[in-house]
Amino acid sequence: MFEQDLELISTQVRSALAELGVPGADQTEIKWTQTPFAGQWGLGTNACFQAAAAEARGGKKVNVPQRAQELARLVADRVVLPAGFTRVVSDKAYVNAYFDTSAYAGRVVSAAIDGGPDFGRGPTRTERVMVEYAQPNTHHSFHIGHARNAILGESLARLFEFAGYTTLRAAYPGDIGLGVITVVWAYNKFYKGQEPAGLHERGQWLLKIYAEATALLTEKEGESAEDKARREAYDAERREIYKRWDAGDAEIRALWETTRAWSLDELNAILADLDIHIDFWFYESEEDEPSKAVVDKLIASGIAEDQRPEGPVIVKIDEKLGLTKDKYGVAVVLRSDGTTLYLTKDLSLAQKKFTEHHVDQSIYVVDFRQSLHFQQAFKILELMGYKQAEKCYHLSYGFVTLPEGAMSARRGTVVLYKDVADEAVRRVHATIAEKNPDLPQADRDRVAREIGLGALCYALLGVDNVKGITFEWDAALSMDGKSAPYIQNGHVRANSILKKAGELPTNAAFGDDLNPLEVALIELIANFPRTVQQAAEDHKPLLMATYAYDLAKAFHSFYHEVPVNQAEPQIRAARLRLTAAVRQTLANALRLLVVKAPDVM
RNA sequence: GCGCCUGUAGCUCAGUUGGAUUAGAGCGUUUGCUUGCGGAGCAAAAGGCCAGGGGUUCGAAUCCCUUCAGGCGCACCA
Repeated sequence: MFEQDLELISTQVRSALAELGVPGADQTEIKWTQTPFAGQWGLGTNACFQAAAAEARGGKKVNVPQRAQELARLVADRVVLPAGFTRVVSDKAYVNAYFDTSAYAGRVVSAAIDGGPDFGRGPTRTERVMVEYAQPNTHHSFHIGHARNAILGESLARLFEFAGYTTLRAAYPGDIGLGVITVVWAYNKFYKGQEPAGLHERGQWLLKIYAEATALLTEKEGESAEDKARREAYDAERREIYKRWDAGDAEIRALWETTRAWSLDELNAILADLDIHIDFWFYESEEDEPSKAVVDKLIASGIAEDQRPEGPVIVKIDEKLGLTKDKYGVAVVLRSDGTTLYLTKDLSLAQKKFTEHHVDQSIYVVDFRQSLHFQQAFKILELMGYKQAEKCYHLSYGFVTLPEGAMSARRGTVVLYKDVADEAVRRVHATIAEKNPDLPQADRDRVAREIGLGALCYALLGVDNVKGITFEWDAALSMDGKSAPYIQNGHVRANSILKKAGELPTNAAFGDDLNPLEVALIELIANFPRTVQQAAEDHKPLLMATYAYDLAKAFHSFYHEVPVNQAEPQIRAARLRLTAAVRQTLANALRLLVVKAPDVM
């Protein structure tokens, strides 16, 4: 908001320091940070620390902190302020420039109100960003770990979109592979023709079949000869099914298609439930054929070495990059029998993203165990000459575990997303019945969903993505303290005040004697656009989650301490506008967290 | 063995990219606050050798080295 004026002051600080004989002062970069609140607020710089340190390094005998303080005083005396600033003073070794409080407050609040749903939106950029998330395997069911992936990806996509980038959302289900075939085999053998009623029931049934099948195919301790023979026979059948699938056998393909559709239907329903709308669906099964062409290309260009039939097709990444140390290792891009691998398909999919979808920046939301895989993939793309490779980013995250250990589809110990979502809604219904029995029945279902799912999403985004989450029901569905309902409640309260007030004044002057809590709110609102940019650039929805909480917390304090509707007319008008600005900013922040902002709860 | 990630209050986690007397929240514990705009709330108290040790710097939870503890990867799984 003050970039140009600040540059003016920066120039003055530089020349003042130079005049005072600080070596290299005219080159110094002056960084401004917000001053801690002291009745008034503004921006400050610690440049004098650097200046004093530079003097010390230059051989001058000085006590750095003392000298810095002295310099700050001298610099502050020499700065002539542009309009909009009221005073410049030194505080310890800082040089602080303070704003015209009321003018600044009015400006910030109006920006939020006038901007509406677009308040905080960044300038339009030409860069196209694709975020790939939602890559669950089909023939399983969507569990709480998949939910973390989907929410993280969706929040990041919304952040990029709002930050000003053209944003494309991509899903990439794993619809083929041994795990999938295992289910097709077991379904065909034991359950053929059966089909549970209900979308989620069908999806979840496949998970049960998978767990059963895996048990049948896994060697047990002290297994009898008879058991062993049966197990091996089953395994042979499974391999046979895979071969038939590969050969395009119509019967097997039909079975696969049917069961696959059950999974994808459930996935679609869940994504819709979370208000996630994917632009491009890629499937592993569809990358199989095209990916073979990538291998040919790699061999032809000398990047890959073909060791067939004795060995696979490999890329010696370190060697090709000219590295002496072992860093990326050797990647296998095609099996010796000519079949493709996960990496093969990811290479061709990346190529498709670059060439067909003109993606400049490609983000992969995948758990942290795949780090090496993506490093290898990105380096091979670089070797292939794709300059977009350097803008490929693996957003790695820790997975969701249970207090008793890792979730396992094989053992059937998974917490399903659907169960958690249902429980969340159930708990909110109970809370509404207790705390707000007057809420019209017609609103209850909607509100319960918005609060319940919000709580869940916030719990998944409120922890840094590099860290794992131990799933616990009460923590994940918390409605107190640092949680979505707390933030939503702030929104509801702001809304309630505004509703009671009637029409919103079109403008209002803020006095100079603002309450500290008002100042805190204005400061936070002013920071929102910057936070959007940073959260996108750092790939960290957590920053937005923290921001939304901080704003809600400040508003709750304000609400208790500072009367709005009961205040004198002029002050009332200003506070109403401040409240409206808070409501808008909370709504915008929540939207970026894939959480709804209800008007009542 | 090599590489990556993590270690902050009893528990779960933040910490604005090296800065502002005293490192912050939530939960839990203790104590207040509803004739007041919605108490899913507010105010306050207690609780810390920022895993240990070295270093760089005017200044370190943050950067470097090292030790310890946990997790995860490392050529034909996805």
